[in-house]
Amino acid sequence: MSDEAETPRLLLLDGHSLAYRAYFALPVENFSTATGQPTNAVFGFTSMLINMLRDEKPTHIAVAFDVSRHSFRTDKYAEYKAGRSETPQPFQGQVSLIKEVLEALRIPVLEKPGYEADDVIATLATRARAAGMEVLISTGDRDAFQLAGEHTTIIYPVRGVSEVWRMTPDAIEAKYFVRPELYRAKAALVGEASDNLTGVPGVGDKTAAKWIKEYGDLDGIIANVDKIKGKVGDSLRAHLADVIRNYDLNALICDLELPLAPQDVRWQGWDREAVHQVFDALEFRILRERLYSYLEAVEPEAEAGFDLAGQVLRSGGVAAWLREHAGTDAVGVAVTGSFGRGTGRLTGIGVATAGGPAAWFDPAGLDEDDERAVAAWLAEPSRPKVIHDAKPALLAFHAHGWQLAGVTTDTALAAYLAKPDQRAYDLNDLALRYLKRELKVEEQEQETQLAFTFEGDEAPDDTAEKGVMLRARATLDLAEVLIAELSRDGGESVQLLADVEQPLSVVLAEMEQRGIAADTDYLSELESHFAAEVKSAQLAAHEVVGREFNLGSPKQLQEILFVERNLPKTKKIKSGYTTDADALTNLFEQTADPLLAHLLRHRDVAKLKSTVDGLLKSVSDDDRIHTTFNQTVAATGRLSSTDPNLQNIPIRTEEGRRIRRAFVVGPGFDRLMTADYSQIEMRIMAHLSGDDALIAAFNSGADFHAATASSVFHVGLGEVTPDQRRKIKAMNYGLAYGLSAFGLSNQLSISTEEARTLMTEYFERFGGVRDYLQAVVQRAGKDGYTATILGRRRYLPDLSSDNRQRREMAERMALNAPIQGSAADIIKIAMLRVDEALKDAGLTSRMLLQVHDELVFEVAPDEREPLEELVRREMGGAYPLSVPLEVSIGVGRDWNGADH
DNA sequence: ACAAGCGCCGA
DNA sequence: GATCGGCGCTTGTC
Repeated sequence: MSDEAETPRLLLLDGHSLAYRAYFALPVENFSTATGQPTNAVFGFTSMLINMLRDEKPTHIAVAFDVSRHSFRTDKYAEYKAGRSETPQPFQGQVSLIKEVLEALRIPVLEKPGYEADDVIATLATRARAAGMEVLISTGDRDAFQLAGEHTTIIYPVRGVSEVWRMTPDAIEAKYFVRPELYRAKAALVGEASDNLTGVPGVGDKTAAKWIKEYGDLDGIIANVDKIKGKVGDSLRAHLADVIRNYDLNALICDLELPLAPQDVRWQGWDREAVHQVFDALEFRILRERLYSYLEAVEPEAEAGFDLAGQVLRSGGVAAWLREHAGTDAVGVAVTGSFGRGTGRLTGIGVATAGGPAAWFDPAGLDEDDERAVAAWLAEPSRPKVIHDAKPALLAFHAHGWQLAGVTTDTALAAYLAKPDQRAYDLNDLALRYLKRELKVEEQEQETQLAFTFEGDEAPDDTAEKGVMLRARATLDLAEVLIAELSRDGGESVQLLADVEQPLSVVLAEMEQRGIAADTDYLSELESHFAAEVKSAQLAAHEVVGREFNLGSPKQLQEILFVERNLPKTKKIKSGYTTDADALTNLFEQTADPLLAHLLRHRDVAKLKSTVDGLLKSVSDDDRIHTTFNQTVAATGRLSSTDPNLQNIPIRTEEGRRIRRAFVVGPGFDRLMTADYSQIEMRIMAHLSGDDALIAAFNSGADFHAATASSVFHVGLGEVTPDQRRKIKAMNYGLAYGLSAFGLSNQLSISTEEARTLMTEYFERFGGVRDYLQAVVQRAGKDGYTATILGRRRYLPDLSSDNRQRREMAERMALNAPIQGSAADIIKIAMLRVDEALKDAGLTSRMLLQVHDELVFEVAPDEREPLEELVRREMGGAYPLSVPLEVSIGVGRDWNGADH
């Protein structure tokens, strides 16, 4: 690294002071997470911190915090800093978030009970100066100006979170007319309103400075107090006691005992992983980018590069390379191209071995021999391959006519199981995190981290090929580290990877390739129908209001509803008051304003229209819709579906169901079949809790919600009223979500009181459930994670957060994750079993979609009965629970008709 | 062009 | 102040 002899620079920050500045500089309503946690102070503080790191380039850094409002100064003078308004509610809790940010950045935090942050800073600054360090102090507290000196500068925030003044002794003198050594005397005379220290009335900076100049210092002024003439002289004499008190209180303590010396706080760099997590949780996207771009520039964390002997292969060279290098040791594979909609196109393939040799080739320009060799190698299960995110590659290989087998590790899936909360598993990030290497191909050879040697006729002049080889190699190394990481739980995670996730990706690729047939003519008809409905609702709404406006704009809607029409205010949101369907329905019940009915109708049909539009746009040339199943997005283990999302096709309303009719059986097939698990989550709850009454409710074979309702209300099964069933159904569903009395009352439109009673009665009957739920949270708090029946983990560090909102959120996740996750485990096993059984049975019928607890099949002619039998068997037997796994099946010409 | 906020569809 | 997702639309910023 550069310039070892550089003078060490220590940056000291007053955490509380800067956070408080930030809090008032940024509107709290613009900064909060999805959970409602305010983050304006955290954001502002972090932003200021990044700026200072960038502008001041400290080698050492620490942040001091006040422990409480209480200090030796309040002991001396009870009114010190009194009269400050109560700390605003949204500010509370943000300090602990700031400390999390600092921890992730590996910046030490210092506190000293009985003293203020400024005292800690003064002490460290003094010692740092003695050790010959440059010192930078950032605080919004002007008392610190007394510390400024030739090698000590105060970074003082003046406006917002981006403008600061660098207060050198000269700058202080220019502004306050005294040198830093005499700043205390000046402050004592003038007073400090923010500390509730009154000074001499009528005396400002100029008068104070004049006196100080004349008499030397405060002692000189006191000695000559009688000589000072005029009104201000009288005023000084009358308030001399205050001045002396101020002078006493505004002295900073420079000799505290502290656990760390300035030399101990050398900044060792940041914890990339932790920064990622903290910023993710805080939903700081821009700030993360800023931080990354700065930090990566100054401190490349990457250690060494890859020892790689790369070679760009021409047609005719691939077969030989594979013969020589791709044997029984795993080979890393990376591909480039475009992927999606159930297919893909390859533009390049990189392969790399652990020993160093790597190669790149263009799959398009291979001669016959090479083509055959690649096909044979890819398809051979005994030739191990390691690949990052195999599914898109699989689709592209298939499109090229190649099969892929022998994938021993898919590093994207492995990383997902290791840390399922990440949402994205970029190979670059993973390489940095797990391998401490950067996947960058430098232009200048001597600077490069890669030791590329080229054996081919010509060295590649483009970096693209190198990059692909590098990815292949990184994947190989990453696999080793990730498998080691996953193995630490005794093998459960590795098994989940090898037996479930990896085989499933192959099944999913097949499903994506198949797609589901769409009736495009019908979709177009639907589109015009909904378009007409949207139009008429819009016209009606404009009519009522008396002018045109945009119904799709919540902003305009608020103006019309709550200002123009003066309707009752609804629930508050960031931008005012909500106009969501719940609120509009409520308003309509209260006011019967016809506009509301038109708005609701418009919302309904506009949503349906946009769904149809989206589907139409995603129909491929084969008249089928090929979704993409994402296997690494949902933290609980579920799949998700995109482009288009086929897991949220309307079903609840008759009008919505019409869209389902557009999904039809394709040519050569006879019917669509749906098979879904009934109440799988409640069954898992019964199994995991072992609650006898709940298990009995399932085993009774009766309608589950009615059976539980009959228990709770102590009435016969036949006497359960629809309302009782409805309430218990909501309760049953709510349980798995980390239900609260408030949430339940909201859901059922009953009072919180009534909801609480309902919960009590429920748990009287199903005590095992309550015990289980409590135990889950407790266990998760102890272990730091929850686990599903297959050992799929979800880490919940927030369970021990001292921030209530975050802690409670984590508790609900802890309740839900084992249940939702175990359901995901079970249907994944079922999919593998069904797929296998279909092949074994030689059936032509095939699996098309998964919708969390439902599978959709295309039934070949004459296979309805055997398929139904097979699906019932394989789904029902996917995993042994203490209650039966019930499967219900429907068959029809389209997805709506296949309902049951 | 991109991101954020709102709202809403499914399990 | 219910869990997990994806996405369209509007609006504001780059």
